[in-house]
Formats: sequence, structure tokens, C-alpha cells
Amino acid sequence: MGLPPLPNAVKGKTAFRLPPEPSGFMTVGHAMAFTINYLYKEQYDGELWLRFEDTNPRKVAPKYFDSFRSGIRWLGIEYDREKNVSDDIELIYDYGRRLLQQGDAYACSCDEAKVKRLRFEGTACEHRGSPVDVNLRIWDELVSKWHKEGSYVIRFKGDMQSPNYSLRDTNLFRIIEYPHPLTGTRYTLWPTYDLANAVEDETCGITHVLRSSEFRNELQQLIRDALKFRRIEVIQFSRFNFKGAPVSKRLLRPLVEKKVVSGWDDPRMPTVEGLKRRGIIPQTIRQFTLQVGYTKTEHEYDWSMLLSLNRKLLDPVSKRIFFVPDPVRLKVEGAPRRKVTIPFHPEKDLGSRTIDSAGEFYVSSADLKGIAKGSVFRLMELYNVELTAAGPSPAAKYMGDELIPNSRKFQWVTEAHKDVRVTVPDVLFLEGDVYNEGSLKEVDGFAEESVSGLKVGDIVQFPRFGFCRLDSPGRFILSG
RNA sequence: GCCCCGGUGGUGUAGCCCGGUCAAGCAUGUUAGCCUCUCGAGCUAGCGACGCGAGUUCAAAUCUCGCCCGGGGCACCA
Repeated sequence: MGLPPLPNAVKGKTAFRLPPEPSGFMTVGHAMAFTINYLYKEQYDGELWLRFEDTNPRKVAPKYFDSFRSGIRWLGIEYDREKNVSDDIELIYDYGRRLLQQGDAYACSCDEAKVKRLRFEGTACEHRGSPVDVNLRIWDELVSKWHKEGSYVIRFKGDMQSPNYSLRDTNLFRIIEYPHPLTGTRYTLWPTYDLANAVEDETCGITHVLRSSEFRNELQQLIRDALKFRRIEVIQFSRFNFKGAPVSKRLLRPLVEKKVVSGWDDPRMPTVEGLKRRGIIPQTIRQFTLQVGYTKTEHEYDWSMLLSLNRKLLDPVSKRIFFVPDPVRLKVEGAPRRKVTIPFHPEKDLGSRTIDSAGEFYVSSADLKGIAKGSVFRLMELYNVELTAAGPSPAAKYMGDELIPNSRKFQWVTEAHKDVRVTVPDVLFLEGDVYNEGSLKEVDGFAEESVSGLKVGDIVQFPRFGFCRLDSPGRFILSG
């Protein structure tokens, strides 16, 4: 399945944008929205911008810029150009000034509460009728930082009676006396999103905007018209939410601060870093996005869909490695000394390992639980044994090499195993945004010696357990 | 309160524009069974949905109207 065709899109003559606000870490939601833009960029051979919407100095921080850059790189999204809106403040000033000159905007010194009240009542304040030269004079003072934060605001002359409240003279500029991580204290008059966005989309030559529907489209259009900008196609879709993993900083931040989670990259977190640590691979995000597409319907994706796809993609490329959770020692009487070479994958050529065995094994106590004394089962890829003693200290005897059809097969490790701990993540939040106390479980066990050859970041399959990513030596995280 | 946008199985999505081929497809989930050396892999089968009510029509998931429910906007956030 592909994404639906775009209206008015001519191959080679399109431009898209990824517009993150660097005020938090990149999340799955961003990843999916960016992927949609990227898929269209590829489909229409267009230009793709990475544009940081950093017009609120109080919110942005350098580490967030990095989060987005590395997340985007990880996803395999190639963008053509990068810029920060804060690079273009002078340019946005030019357009702001023009609006003032045209009489499409005015300087207002009403306090916040009054503006709000009048907006609700649908009546204009006395500043709306100020003559252009007065507005321009105040403007110059604002640009020159003569006024204190909160004293003035530049408002767009919309329609104070409009049933759409966002058209009732919204703010275009406000004073923020706070150093910006990139421009420092050079500017204190900052544009708001609506103007900055219109100017940027125009100057970047954006033809198609695909974004989630939390923006004020009509307002944008009005500003664009006032500035005589080209028309662009705007396609809005609802946010990408996952069940039990709200992207809301309000909910997530406390977990990080109270150390309920290990950090923003905790494998339970809906951040790109969290996904990565959990062993979700970039292709999964891309394909999942392609599968669910975008709609205006409110939705809450179930992790099982993403996880299932992830397993499907991991399956052909992951080494199979024996893992014995909750191990119990099993001595096999009459066992021949054996050196077996077992391929890492049943079909694909992922190499093999050789294991030396001499009758001393560890198997999972859960496997043995259903096995009665006297029954025969098989040590996978090795030989058959018969259980001669059940219970907490089991024993068995060698029963031949020939594979018996329909026999149970168990994984095993020898004395030469490695201790491993597997972290099993679950959804962070339960119904009603309450933290899921059982969201992180740990399983200890023995893995075959070859795990020591793995590098951090490698993902393997522990058969009958799941796909696990090596997070640090001896520690794995279950992908799902 | 006002404005905009939505409502297809547990979840997500296809179909809706241009009514019949839809006793609704796919995926995930779940249940049962199979499994040639993975019972969180693979295979097979089953389960399960058009928000409600009217109307138009030979025929409605698809068109019209009303209602109900959900989301977003109404920021000196983006």
C-alpha cells in the first residue's frame, strides 16, 4: 500500500518540510509525521527542508536540536536543506513591518487579560484604529528593544466578530526577554508561529504541507493572502497516538524527574531514543507509517501492531541464540562428548557457532515442568534424552541422536554459558494515564557463550522468548 | 459557549467523492489446531465492525437531514 497521491503535485517541482520545535525530545509521533513527508519527497522527487521552529527562546534548548537531527538520521530520512527560523528574524521583521504599513496589523498595549476578554466579546480595543505612522514608530522601538516584555504586542487585523476566535486579531509578535540558545540576546521581539510559518513556507518554496491538525489553518491562509504569498497545499491529519504511551511532556517529564524511568531514552518511552533502545528498527517505523497512512480519524495505535511488524522485519536478519531463562542444572547420563555446529539462522546464512558439550547442561525449569519422568525430549540440535528424575534437581540419560518426530525440543546451554538479564518493557501508562507499575520486568537466565561476540545494539532472537537487543554487556532488552 | 474536523470488529486501516460487484477486504488481536529441530517464529481454521434515528432510492457503509459521541482550535505555545 502506498500513500495517496497529493493534489497539485508535479514531480520534481515539490518541496516539503520537517518543522520540529526543539523544545523536547523527538517522539514516535514526530517520526511518523516526518516519514510521511519524506515518503512524498521521494515519490515526487521533491526538496525536503529540516526547519527548526525555534521562535520561543524560553522553550528551546540545544540538546533538542540534536535529538531531532540524530533521530532523523537514524530513520534514514535524507533532507536537502536545514535552517532555523531564528536565522530569519530580520526577514520576518520585514514582513511584519509590511503588514503594519499596509494597515493589516497594529501595535497593542492592552494587557493579556483585556485582550482575552475583548476577543471573547468580539469588540476591538482602541489600538486597532491607530494610524500607520504610530504603529510604525512603536514597531521601530520594539525592534530596538526599548520596551519591556509584556508591554506591547503586534496583532494581525483579522475579524473581531469572526465565529472563528483565532481570527480575532491574533498576535504576530511579542517581546520575550530571554536569551535564545542560537541568537543570544540579539532579539527580544519574537514572531509567533503563524507569521513565522507563513514567511518560512514562502521563502523555502514549500508546495505541500503535511502536518497534524492542531494548527489554525484559516489564520495562516489569511496572513498568506495579506502578504500576497503563493497558495500552498495543506493536508492535515490527526496525531499519531499510541495506547499507553502519551507523547505529552506533562505526563512524561515527571517520570523522568522522579526517576521512575531511567531517562528520556528508557525503552518504555515513546521517544525515538526509547524506541531505538528497545530494538525497534527504522524500517519498522517507515513501513508502519506506510501501512496505517494518515487520516483525520482520532486513533490510538496498539503497540502490538508496531511490534509485530518489527518482529517480521527482524526475523530474517536475527541470529538465533540459545537462552535459558530460570535455568536448572541437568546432568545427562551416558552422554557422548559432542561438538555441534549450529547455524545462527534456520534458513538465512548468518554463520554458525560450535558448542562443545559433555553431559552437563542447563535447561529452563519452565520447559521441564510439563515433562514427566520417563518421557523423552530433545536437546535442540543435539540429541534425545529421557528424563530419569523430575523435580528441582532433574536428571536424564542419553537416548540417541536420531530425531524423533513430534518430540519436544528444548534449548540448552553448557557450563560455558554467560549470565544475562533481559529487560521486558510494557506499556508505560494504564487506562486513565496512571503509571503502570508492572511496566518493567526483568528475566535472568543463561545464554550460550556466543553472546559474548555480540556488539551493543545487536538484535538477536532468543528462540521461544523473543527478539532482544543487546543494550550493554550482559543486558538485553526485549523488543516485543 | 463558539468554530473546525472526525465516528467501519478489541486496535488500526481499505471501501465513502462517482449508491448495486460489501452477507464489508487487509493487518494486528484473540480462540482452536498443526508444526518438517524456535509454542513471542511459521502454517491452517474460527471470532469479531458500518455511532443512533429518519429520509431519498428497486438498492445506502456510501447521498440528505436531525441527534449522540470523540478530537482539535478559541495562547504574548508551536
